[in-house]
Amino acid sequence: MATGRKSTGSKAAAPVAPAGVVTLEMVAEEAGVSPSTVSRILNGTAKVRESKVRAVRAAISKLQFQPNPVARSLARGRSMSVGVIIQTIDSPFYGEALAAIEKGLFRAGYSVLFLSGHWREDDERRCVEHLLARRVEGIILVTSCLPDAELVRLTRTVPIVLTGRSIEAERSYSMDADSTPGARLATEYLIGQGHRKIAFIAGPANHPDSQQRLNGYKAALANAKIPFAAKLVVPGDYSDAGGHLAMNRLLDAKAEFTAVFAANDQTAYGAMLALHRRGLRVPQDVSIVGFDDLPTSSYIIPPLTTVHRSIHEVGEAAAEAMIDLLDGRVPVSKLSTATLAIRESTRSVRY
Amino acid sequence: MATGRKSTGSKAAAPVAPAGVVTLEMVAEEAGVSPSTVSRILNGTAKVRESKVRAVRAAISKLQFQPNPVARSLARGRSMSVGVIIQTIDSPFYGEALAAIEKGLFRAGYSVLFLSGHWREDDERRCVEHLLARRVEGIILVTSCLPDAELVRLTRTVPIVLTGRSIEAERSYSMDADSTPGARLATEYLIGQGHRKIAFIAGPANHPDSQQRLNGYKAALANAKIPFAAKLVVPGDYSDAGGHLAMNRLLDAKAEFTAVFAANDQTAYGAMLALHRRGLRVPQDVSIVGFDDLPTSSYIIPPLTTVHRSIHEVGEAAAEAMIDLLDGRVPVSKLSTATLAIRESTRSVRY
DNA sequence: GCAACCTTGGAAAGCGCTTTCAAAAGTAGC
DNA sequence: GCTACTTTTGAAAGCGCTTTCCAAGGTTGC
Repeated sequence: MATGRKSTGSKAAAPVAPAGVVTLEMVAEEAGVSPSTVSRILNGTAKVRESKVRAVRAAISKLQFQPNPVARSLARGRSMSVGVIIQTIDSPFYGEALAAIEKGLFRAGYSVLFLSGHWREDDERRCVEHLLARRVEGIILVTSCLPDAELVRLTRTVPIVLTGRSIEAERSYSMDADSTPGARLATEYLIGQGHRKIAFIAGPANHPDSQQRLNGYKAALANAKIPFAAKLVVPGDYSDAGGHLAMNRLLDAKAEFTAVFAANDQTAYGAMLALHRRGLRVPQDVSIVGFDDLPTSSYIIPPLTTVHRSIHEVGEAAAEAMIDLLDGRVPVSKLSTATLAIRESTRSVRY
Repeated sequence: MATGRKSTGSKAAAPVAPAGVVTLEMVAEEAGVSPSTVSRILNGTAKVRESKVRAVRAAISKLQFQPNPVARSLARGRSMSVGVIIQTIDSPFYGEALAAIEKGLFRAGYSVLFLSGHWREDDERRCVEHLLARRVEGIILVTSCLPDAELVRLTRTVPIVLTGRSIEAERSYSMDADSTPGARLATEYLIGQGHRKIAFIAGPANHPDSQQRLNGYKAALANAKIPFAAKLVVPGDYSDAGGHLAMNRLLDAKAEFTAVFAANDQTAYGAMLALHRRGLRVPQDVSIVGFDDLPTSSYIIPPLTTVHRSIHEVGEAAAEAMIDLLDGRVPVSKLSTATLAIRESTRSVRY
């Protein structure tokens, strides 16, 4: 620990590096072997006589040697880092995915570079550039905004894993956990509770995932022979504020409905507040179900019935898939199915 | 774009690198200068004849050259990356800080390595090790769990910036945005509304920040000459679940109170739900104020009155401080003061 | 005891950049 | 036109590892 070591070496003192950084070469000298041998022991790339192995190990722990990953990267031509592009790093939803991705890749020895695209194509493109410049070995794109063609082109440079969409390309893996079934599940639950006039607050129109939620909603209606009413569908933007606005719009238009399916939980929160402000109670006057099952959704009042899909699992799977891709394996798909977390924001209107 | 370029070089074809990676040497050859010159132009480390500059620039854009940061790091002995340790990457609160930190450092050309310590000393220690092994140039610790002495020791290796606590050390910067004033503000607001029996749901006991919130609460009481009642203080853990539990405990103990100050917003959410379950209304029966002002806090029912402190600013400041430290400057402190976001979870009990 | 072979380990050449050192080229001054 | 500088540029030596290539050391067999 102390800066001034004495009586360390046997012959010439090693050239003292700036901040006491220990190099492989110093280890080699200390152990009385060549650098190559140390390297071989470190990487297990060849057999080394037991006695030398011991000497080197001793030297390593004596000197507290830690191989410099930068040098290693350069020599191996591998950066041991992967990039992750997310839209908003501060979303409660994606945060969880991030945590899982970080954990998975960390364990495999990769460093993770996070960048946020802010739902803007240009920003995202810039992020990709930066990551490539940083020589990441792969990129995980959590709900990318980039056009398909561009993503496909990207796979020619690095393997990519995509969540929330799907492309056809060699070194890529799409984990398009289709939201349609989940949305359908939610809507069917509402129908099962006797609701016929069910409003839908959608997500951003350009977002494929958001489209799927709409489709699920439609499918459930169709299946129950309930005519689709365009006026019961209002646009939102996946935010609390958007949900609030949308609900107000619905109410102002005097739309008739006994239940609402919100494209995500935050939208539901906003909608619930708008309802509350107009003196309408959930679930007595209107039932509402969300999508995503944010951690707080079980703690709001009333606790929200919502479609649950383990985003943590998605993150884990993304990390695994990336590791597979990097190791030249073909990732095996394993999708988790959506379930409905039934809580207290809906009521049956059966008679 | 196409893989097969033809008629590129003048003399011998450059050794085609694996994946069409362009090196500085290739640029040099293309431009008819030496590698040193290209490097100098890239870094502006010396004057170069205008004509050569143009030739090199042309070559660079023709070849789409991007310097390899790994090689650069090795040569310069600087990794151009900084580590950020956060406790839970998926907390809505820290997410925002992360976003700001990422942005600030990104602009300065640094890459950011995020790691989560999960509020566990050991995990955090391991994160530090990993970051050091990765040769980060500095570490930002967002609410660290590590003992002071260890942090001080760490500064001997890399500069660090700390949020939520404070140490005395040379190459460090503590942004201990003391929570005491904010907590006091919240409590005083409640007192100003006529409340005398104010409960406090605390955060994790070992956490300095949590301690500060308690102190602020006590200070406000003392200032108003309201005796401190130990039974009105229950422990929580900064989570929804903890708040829920704590409120139940309070209620079960038949504690008398007309208002609650929760150590953070999530705690408040949980507490509100517990209240709701017992048929107590907010704010009619009990007033509640939180701390942190999470984005959803303005959308829950009723919208939560809470202490607002721009965590985004904290993140920005942390990034700036780190850059200052890395450039050998002494960071200038700039604290943002806490304000109270007054919403609808409290009512006056003045007569 | 020596040829033929397998195992170990060292020397040295990179990886792609930066940076020092010194030579080449340009500029001034007389 | 030649000397004395100053600027511009290239050659080469790293940065700390990995890895190829080859020699030394050991084994085995006859």
